Formats: sequence, structure tokens, C-alpha cells
Amino acid sequence: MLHADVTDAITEAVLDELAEGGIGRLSMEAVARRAGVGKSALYRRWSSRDEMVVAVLSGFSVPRVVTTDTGSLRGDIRAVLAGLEEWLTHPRFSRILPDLVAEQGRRPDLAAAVAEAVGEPRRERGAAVLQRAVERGELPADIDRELALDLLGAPIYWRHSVRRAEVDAEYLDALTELVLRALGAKA
Amino acid sequence: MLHADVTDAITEAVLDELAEGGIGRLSMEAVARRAGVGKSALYRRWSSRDEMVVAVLSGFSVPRVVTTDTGSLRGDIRAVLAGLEEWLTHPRFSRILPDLVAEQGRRPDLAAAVAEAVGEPRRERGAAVLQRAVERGELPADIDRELALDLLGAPIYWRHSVRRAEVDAEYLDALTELVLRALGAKA
DNA sequence: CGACGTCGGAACGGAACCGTATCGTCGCAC
DNA sequence: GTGCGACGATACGGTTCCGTTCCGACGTCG
Repeated sequence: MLHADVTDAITEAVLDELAEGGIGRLSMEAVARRAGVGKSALYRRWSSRDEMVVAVLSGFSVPRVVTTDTGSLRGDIRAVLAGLEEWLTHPRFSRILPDLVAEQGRRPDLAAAVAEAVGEPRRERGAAVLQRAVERGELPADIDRELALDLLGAPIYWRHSVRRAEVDAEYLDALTELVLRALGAKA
Repeated sequence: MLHADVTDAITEAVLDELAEGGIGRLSMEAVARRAGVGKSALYRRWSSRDEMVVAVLSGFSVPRVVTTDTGSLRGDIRAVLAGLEEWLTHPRFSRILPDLVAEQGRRPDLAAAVAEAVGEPRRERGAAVLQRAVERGELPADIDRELALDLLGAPIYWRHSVRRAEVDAEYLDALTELVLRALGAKA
């Protein structure tokens, strides 16, 4: 039986290495060194470097966004944005995620894993917020949910990870109002 | 005198290698091989791999967005979005850019170069569109330009490069209307 | 107790790459 | 036509990494 704690140590080491050097620079020897583990322990679990990386990254699931029902669309949106900000500000996630995005173009299997583990769950949470607002009568029923969800995630990722600009409370407040207006929310 | 055409061949080779394997996997030997050039030609120009990569990527300037004055904010925004879509869909750019974004977190000098060569010029173009709209009376003068610009670039990058979903004309049309509403544009 | 499987560690041959040095060649300027 | 400088090519010693194969130690289970 493979020791679970060894597997955990390896997983942690892989994520640390990914955060530091990116996927392209990750080496088996460095992972083993950091995990305090023999290379044999790595190859006993995965048959190649790529397989290990994809496996670890596929299991790199995202902390579920807490989309508490605040009772209003404004409150819900603000909460979703705050959760996104917290997620993207996390030291490890914020370093690994952009690399993961870049690698999607080169590894279709990784892209699929990411979509399943990261994209879909998050989108479902966001969709629930919209649905509640529709039921409350705050949003028209024929709203373009696809587009609305893009509008929630995109600006924060763009601003923090792409533009490397600050995302503070004022920004989230202003963005909330902008999104409300874009969606045609009723007062 | 260094031959300009050799420099060009090297630059092309670097960009091709970057598109194929990413920054982390780029090697001097591979670049020289692809460019049909001796390694000496590389080290004659740059003193290290990192210096070469940063130099090439800094010169990897973005094709200026054509922000023709269409006479209306709706037309201008639609044109900006179309330009963005074309840019991000470009086979080479779309592969290099996410990698560049990821690497920004690891190389502050690269981040600065990218901001100067890519971010700023693009934002100035976008700001001009907003300014024209304000002068036309289509937008309030106290509009949050920072936020408005994020709203233009973010969704397309998000959708195409992060989510890997399709960005078609209908999407751009719908996004245009959403942005207009978000900005509080007058009819 | 004894057998088994995983453990960390070390070593292997082979490959890729680094950065430098040194060829002989070619083209241009003087 | 002579000299200079960049050129492609090749080789170098050194490093890093791959993936595999051993080893002795340890723990667990029967």
C-alpha cells in the first residue's frame, strides 16, 4: 500500500515547484528533493513526468466559493466578487493558475481537467446566484447567463493576474454597480 | 555590424519556440537550430537566455488596435472588441500571451516591459474612445475610465484564453450592449 | 517470526543543454 | 587585395535531468 502521507508530501512539492518555476521548468528530481522522497516513490505512483503533473493539477481543485444567499442580487454579486478576489490573491493559486491557463493550449487533456475541476463548479455557483435573482424578480428571466457569468469572473482575473493592478474594496464596490447596471437589474 | 536579417531570423525562432513549448522549455540550442544559426550568433547579441527572452518579448509589440472613429460609442466599442478578438485569435499571439501573463509573476522586469509595450498603448487607445463619447455627450464626464477599460478587455481574454470558449459575432454584439448599459450610455 | 511492500537513497547510462572557445568562410570597406 | 568582423559549425567540460535499477531499513500483516 502506498503511504498517503508520502503522496501528500509529493503533491505539495509539485504545487510548490509549479508556483516557483512553472510547468516547463518542473523536474522530477526537484520534486523528490523538495518532498524529501526518493525518485522511486514518484515513479511508483506515476509513469512519467507529464502524467504526474496532470494528475496533481487535476486534483488541484478550487476552494468552493461561498455564495451565501444575502437576500439581494447586489449582496450576492458583491460576495461572489469578494470570493473571487480572495481566490486569486491566494499566493499559491495566483501563481499556478496563469501557468495552468497557458498550458491548456498545449495539453488538451489538461484543459479538459481544468474545465471540469475549476470552471464548471464555479459557473454553477454563479448560475445559482442569477437564478435566485430571477426568482426574486430582480433580473429578467431571459437574461444571457453565459454572458453574465463572464462578466463576473473576467474583470477580476484580468485586473489581478493579467494587468497586475490592485483589486481593493472600492474596486469591487464599483464593479458590483457596473455589473448590476449591465444586467439590467431592477432596483 | 550585426546582420539585421540574422537578428530577425533569431527573433522569429524565439517566438516560434515560445509558442510551441513556452518560456520554461525554451533552449538556446533549439532556437539556434530553428533559426539556422550558430549559437555564437545568439551570445553575440545577448549575454544570457533570460536576457534574450526578455528582449524578444519586449519587442513583441502588439499590433496597434485600429480604433477608427465610427461616430458613435456603440460603433467604437464594437470595433474595439472586434480588434481584441482578432488579436487574441491570432495563432501566435494567442499561444504566447498566456505564457507571458504567467511569467510576469516570476519576472518583474518582464512584467514592466509587457505593461509598457502592450498594456499602456492599448489602454490609451481605449481611453480615446471613451473620451470621444464623453465629448459627444454619450457618456457622463465622471465615468470611471479605469473600470470601463477593464470591462472592454477582460471578457474577451477571459472567454477565449482562459475558458477556451468560442467568441463569435453574436457574442461581441451582446457584449457591446452589455458594456453600453454598464457604462450608463445615453441613447 | 517471517514475508512482503514501501520507504529513502544512491548510482547508472544516456540525453539535453549551458556558456565558451575555436575553427574556416564569406562579404564588405577601405 | 588586404583586413576585419560576423557568420555557421563543431567541440569542449560541466551541469542537470531522465527513467531505471539496485540496496538496506522499516512497518505492517498474517
